[in-house]
Amino acid sequence: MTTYAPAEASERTGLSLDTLRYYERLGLFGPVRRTSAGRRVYSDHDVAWVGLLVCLRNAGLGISDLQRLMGRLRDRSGGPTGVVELLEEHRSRLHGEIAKMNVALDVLDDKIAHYRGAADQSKK
Amino acid sequence: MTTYAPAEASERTGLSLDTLRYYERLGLFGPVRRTSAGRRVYSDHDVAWVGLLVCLRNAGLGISDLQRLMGRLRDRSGGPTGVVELLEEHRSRLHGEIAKMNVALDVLDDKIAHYRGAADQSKK
DNA sequence: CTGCGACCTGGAGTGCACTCCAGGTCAACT
DNA sequence: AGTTGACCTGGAGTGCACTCCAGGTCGCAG
Repeated sequence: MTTYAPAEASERTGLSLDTLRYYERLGLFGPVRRTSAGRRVYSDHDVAWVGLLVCLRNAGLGISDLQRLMGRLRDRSGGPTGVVELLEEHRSRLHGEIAKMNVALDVLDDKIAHYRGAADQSKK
Repeated sequence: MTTYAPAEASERTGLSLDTLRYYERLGLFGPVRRTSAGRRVYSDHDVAWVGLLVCLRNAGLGISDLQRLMGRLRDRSGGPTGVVELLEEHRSRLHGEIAKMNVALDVLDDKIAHYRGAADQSKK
């Protein structure tokens, strides 16, 4: 199993060292292994998981959402049922967000057409 | 031309009175008319414009983006060329955001399938 | 053995977008 | 005339998600 020094993990995930440590403190990903001297050693599993976190954050989920998700994953009392529900909930929320964005896009298109067309007139 | 008291403008735009005043202070929309006593009187033009602002904010544009847009609209030295460009730039950025979201959606779908399928096993 | 650079910690600081507050004004109702 | 409620102002406070910092440790190159 490949492992990564902090700098390399940072590079691969696109997060700063600080943010990586911050996420870890918040419990967003597993206890990272350490060398005897206390330096972090990230596994590729860690890196992959952080990749997912970044993805979800890009998708607009907040830190607390991710924490809840981790909570569900950790204490899987009664199987991972809760996890699926949580993910699906976010999935539909995401669809909502995309819909909103598309509305905004349409409005933008309208405005662009308006300004391109009626270039110099004052008001209608 | 219809006009609105602050409370009504708030209701119609979905923004709080505070936020409305905040946006006005930042110059995101025109100088609002006042009564002799200093109370604001919003025109329907104001309300419509704020609607657009809300839309763009929903779409992920920051306050500074909106300020730049207003700047372009106000001093139209050389026509509204800058405005169109700015809107189109944001349009393509929006497309990018939507793409990102779709990626996140796909990843989510994968995870959902994974957790629904391999419900109880430890690791692969 | 001395530097150097990468890393560690806890805690303070930052930027954004609001949101709240105290203290005051005004118009209308009773 | 007094009370109420919507509104005003400038400025302070909030929550989020980082980001920076001081002061310290470790391992290796020269």
